[in-house]
Amino acid sequence: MDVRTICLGILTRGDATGYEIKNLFQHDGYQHFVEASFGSIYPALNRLCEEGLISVREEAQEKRPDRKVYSVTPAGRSAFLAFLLKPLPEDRHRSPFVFAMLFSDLLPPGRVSALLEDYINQTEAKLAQLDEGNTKHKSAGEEFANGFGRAIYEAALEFLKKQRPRFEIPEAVAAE
Amino acid sequence: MDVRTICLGILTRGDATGYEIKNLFQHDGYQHFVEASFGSIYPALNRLCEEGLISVREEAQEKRPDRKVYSVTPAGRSAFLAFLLKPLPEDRHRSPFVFAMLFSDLLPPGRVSALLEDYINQTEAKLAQLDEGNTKHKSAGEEFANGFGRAIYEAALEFLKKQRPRFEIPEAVAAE
DNA sequence: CCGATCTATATCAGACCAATATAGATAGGG
DNA sequence: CCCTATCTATATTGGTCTGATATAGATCGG
Repeated sequence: MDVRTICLGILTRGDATGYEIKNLFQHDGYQHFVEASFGSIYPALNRLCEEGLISVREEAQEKRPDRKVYSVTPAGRSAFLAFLLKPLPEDRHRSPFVFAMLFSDLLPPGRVSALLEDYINQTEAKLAQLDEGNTKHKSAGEEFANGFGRAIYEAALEFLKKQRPRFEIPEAVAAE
Repeated sequence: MDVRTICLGILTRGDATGYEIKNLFQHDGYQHFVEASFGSIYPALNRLCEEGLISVREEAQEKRPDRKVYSVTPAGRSAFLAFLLKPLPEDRHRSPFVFAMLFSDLLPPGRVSALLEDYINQTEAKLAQLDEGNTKHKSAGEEFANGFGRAIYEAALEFLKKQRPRFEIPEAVAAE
């Protein structure tokens, strides 16, 4: 699932600029499961244009760079559909946190419990973020993505909190 | 968390060849949370050598390429320790599956439920894989990584199965 | 006996990210 | 009121990473 496909899919839901696409990754169903940087979005949009899968219209703005608003073409729509019908690439989860925890025996106890608390806070923040856009109407897909995220983060949180005693600073050490 | 750091950490647990490092990603605590390809492992090991963080010894083998067994140096050990004490990069989870589900309204119902069932099977396979190495002795870190994976996959599985009715093929369509 | 899988290294094109550059607008705190 | 931070908006670049490919004999199952 390359950045070109991601952009194509997002534009299927409505016209947008590269900048707006990037911001979408913090909202709606996209959060936590899809991401891309400017350094790949802009080239992706250029190439999709060349391939005729999307089109641009430039909206001139005073004292600002022109907005380049992209729209899917019929060809783009069917290309995206074709992607959705092919076997999907597998998920990828990379966690520097879990990797670090594998080496908890090498670390001072204070560091380990700090890592754990930080990660708990991050997870709580992500859960809160999912609840933010909770009032507005959601499509079936958005509701699925939201619910899936919530299910995972809640389970993670429960597990992490249960681990606290295991990685607590021993009183003897804390007293030093 | 680049591949160099990952390799360095793994070698902290014992000497290994590039090939063995790659295989480790399917085992123990590394599975599902860390990954790297040969195309980045071999250059990473070369550079770690240049930097003096690891060392090599070549074991000649008949009728096979020499094994290049890598070991951490004291400098490497403290460099890895320093990494663990710095703020960690954030987790990243990318899911083509969730992305595809966001567009479930564009797909024929049969395709959506097939996606869901495939993903359920994949998740069950991952859970089974976690239980595989369950007999052998595990370090505190490995136990944490294993438990964390299990907590997440079990919650995901529960959620996914609950979603089945929502994305079932309508009987009218199935009968066609 | 043949194909598949395993051991083991290595390279390369293409994809991608993080950082940086540009540049004026707007908003908030002191 | 000014200064800093953040926002809108595009773009490039260096360095990193993946996926595919190449090589080559060993071993194992059917």
